[in-house]
Amino acid sequence: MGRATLRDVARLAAVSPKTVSRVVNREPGVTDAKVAAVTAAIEKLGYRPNLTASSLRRARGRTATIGVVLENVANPFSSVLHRAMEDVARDHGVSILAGSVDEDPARERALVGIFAGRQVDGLIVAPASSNQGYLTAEILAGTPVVFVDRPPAGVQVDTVLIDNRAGAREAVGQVVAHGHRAIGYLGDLRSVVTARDRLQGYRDALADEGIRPDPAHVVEDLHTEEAAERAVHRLFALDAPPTALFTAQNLVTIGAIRALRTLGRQHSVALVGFDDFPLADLLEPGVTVVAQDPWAMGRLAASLIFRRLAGEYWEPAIHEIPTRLIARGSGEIRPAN
Amino acid sequence: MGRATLRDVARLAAVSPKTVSRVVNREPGVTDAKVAAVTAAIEKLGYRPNLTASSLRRARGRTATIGVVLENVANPFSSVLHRAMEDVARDHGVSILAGSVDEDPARERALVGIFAGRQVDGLIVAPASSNQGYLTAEILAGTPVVFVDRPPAGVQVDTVLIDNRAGAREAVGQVVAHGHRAIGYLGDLRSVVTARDRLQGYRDALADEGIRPDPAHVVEDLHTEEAAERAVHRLFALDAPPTALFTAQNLVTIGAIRALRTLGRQHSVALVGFDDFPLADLLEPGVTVVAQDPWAMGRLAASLIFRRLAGEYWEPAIHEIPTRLIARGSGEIRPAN
DNA sequence: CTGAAAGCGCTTACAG
DNA sequence: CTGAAAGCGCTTACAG
Repeated sequence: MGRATLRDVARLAAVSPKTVSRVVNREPGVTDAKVAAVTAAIEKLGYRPNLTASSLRRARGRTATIGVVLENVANPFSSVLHRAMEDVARDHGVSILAGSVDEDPARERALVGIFAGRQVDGLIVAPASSNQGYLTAEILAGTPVVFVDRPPAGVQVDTVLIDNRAGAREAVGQVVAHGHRAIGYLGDLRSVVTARDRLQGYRDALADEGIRPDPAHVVEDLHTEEAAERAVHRLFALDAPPTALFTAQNLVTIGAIRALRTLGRQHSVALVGFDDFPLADLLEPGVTVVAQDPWAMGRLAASLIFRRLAGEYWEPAIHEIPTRLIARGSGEIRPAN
Repeated sequence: MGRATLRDVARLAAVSPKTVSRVVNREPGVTDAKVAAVTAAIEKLGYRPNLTASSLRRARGRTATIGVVLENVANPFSSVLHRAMEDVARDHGVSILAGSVDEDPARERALVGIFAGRQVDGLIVAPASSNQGYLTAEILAGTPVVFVDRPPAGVQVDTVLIDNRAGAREAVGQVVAHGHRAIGYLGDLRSVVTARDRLQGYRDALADEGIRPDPAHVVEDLHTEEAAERAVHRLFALDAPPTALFTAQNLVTIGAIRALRTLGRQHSVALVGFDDFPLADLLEPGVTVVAQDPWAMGRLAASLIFRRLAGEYWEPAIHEIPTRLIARGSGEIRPAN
């Protein structure tokens, strides 16, 4: 039992601890004979350097770890962000501590506190709370912080976003261009900034054509597949139902598709979703979406952290990643009349 | 700049470092007046305890971190495992360091080394390599290690698996029960243990009915959607093509579905897949699968770690999580004749 | 109830 | 080329 320490290695190799340290860190200027003795002792004892101890004393106390606070590591969008960040971090010999907030502001704050306490070298946050002033101390202490997916409030830091409003406008523009005038909006919680922006983009696209949306066709605060499904059923029970739907979030899109199937309307009602999802092309009809690029977002967010750590300086800014309309059929259905 | 330390807080509050430590750790026996002074100083300085320093000295040096080595944090199966582990870890106040191996044995070993060097309290590994003898030192040092998804070799540790052979037998049994005799097998790399087990289950199911599979119908070493797609095209170019397919892995299933669509045979060829995937029920026909339960696997793996950390002892064992056949249509298509 | 001393495993800053 | 001393930020084990 009991892991071998650097001292144990030094004793066995009959050298000083400092010499072992030099060998472990591949510093030059140690005789081949001592290197060999130390290497043999390391091998024999199964010695593994204690990285938490070395980071404690090492210059600037870097831990070679960054903290990543995501909506939910199990959802496809978050997990791709995570993986993209891992790839960049790995190139820098850095590991990732990740956690899920589930849209809970208290959890976001708790995770940041935990990661900061673990002395992470940088922090990437997909925020759920409405204010991140609690990060001020970390930022002043010099820890690079980057926001992804949603903008920060109360602090000025680099932020990687898509243009939600423009993306939504393009999505809705697609069904408008195919002859629709009565277009339903189905969106996430209005507490979520991106949801508000997407609703705004929906209104923009309609305003472009001088269309005034029927208030009954605008449904907010849908956060689950089931809620979206029920909302679609209610829309099509109206006297004047929409002929097209804009579903402003992943799960909402899937819930809406289920409902259209149940109603037998999947080939007659047009649908454009925000966010791509696996197998969207294999459904019938294929689902037209405005896609985000989480790979690009994750890679960019992580590289901003490493550029700051390397000493680069620039004014914190918003970095926008473009969205892309992918037409697969559902958005190109024309209205019946 | 420069983060405040416990010493700084002690100085400002005019108490000893030990008293600050007591307050931070909520140890009893400090006057209310001193607690108040310390709390105020902590607030004023924005002090955050350095967890890496405290874990260094603390009894048994626990870091409240576990390391999780997964196939790929971005794939749905791995990311659900990850999330399930996070939920359990969170109940214990423990964070997760996660990394992806991408089926690369060297990367698996590197990640384990990195996490061990960071003094994780436990290690959960979904292995890619063929031998994990390199873990012996960690295990002897008392670090709990649990394998998931695939069994270890060269070490004896708790392992959370599904019964791949029985699951495959049930999957193939489903198409046999619907009248098929010529059933194709499409599977992952034969270097992967679970792939070999699933092939064995396929053979079992056929043997149950006295069927000898046509060797031309058995295709191994498919690791991507594209490879699976091509393989299906080749199968249906044979003089005697199969009437049903067993696709022994997620991506293989999806590749096969694409190919059947291209061939216009998705409603005439039966298909059962191993592993469930999102939207399998929304495809036409719905895809019949044998589903694993990654939530249960992840939760169990993590709880085994925490039971060991709590001091429980038992002989390392294999813990099997049952699979479940989900009939959705594709597996219940009957042969033409 | 409180604090001074020693030490966790390592690296820094020196001296030889 | 090598090592003895001090210290990273905290907690342990004592003493008062």
